[in-house]
Amino acid sequence: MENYPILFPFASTMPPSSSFSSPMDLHKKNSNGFLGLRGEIMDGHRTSEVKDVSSSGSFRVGENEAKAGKKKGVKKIRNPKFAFQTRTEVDILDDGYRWRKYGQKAVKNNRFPRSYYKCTYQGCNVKKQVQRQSRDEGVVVTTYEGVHTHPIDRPTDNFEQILTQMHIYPAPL
DNA sequence: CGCTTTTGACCTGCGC
DNA sequence: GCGCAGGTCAAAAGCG
Repeated sequence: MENYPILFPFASTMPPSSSFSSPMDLHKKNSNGFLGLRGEIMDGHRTSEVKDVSSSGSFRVGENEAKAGKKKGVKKIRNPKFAFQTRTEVDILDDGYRWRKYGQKAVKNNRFPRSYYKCTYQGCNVKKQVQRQSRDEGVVVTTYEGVHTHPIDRPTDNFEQILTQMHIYPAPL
């Protein structure tokens, strides 16, 4: 698999379409804008594109349905998921939340491994994974899964601006 | 001392 | 049914 359903070379002329009923709304409720993302512009983060990825085709914009079922009920559906590319030198984008790395996997077609992070806030099951493009090491793809239901750990400011510049897609997947 | 990172193993889903 | 790829967990180590 080399096709990244979340990546797009260029946003180009993407009709904004007022159908912004995507996970964006969920994030909005956070009054923080997106997921309340925030961060420090290290060396000039440039958001390229954003794409909403609500699981595989059939999904549900519900919440964490995937319980802590370990051996029995297999998680079927995921949480609202969306990803975006960021032009940065660093892999870690400080969005203001506290993440704990819980895994790292090497991905096919990618020289760089993918890192898995989980929000450490109690009760917050938001996950995110960061992956670097082997084609463009300057591009980092961050995928968020779930919605934060708690305030940010740090003050936000400019990251929100970046989010504003991002292009959200209605999730064609 | 507590928390985060690291790394390998294990599990599940999907494709062939 | 088997193999591959992706995703998660867990134990140990390192750092602040």
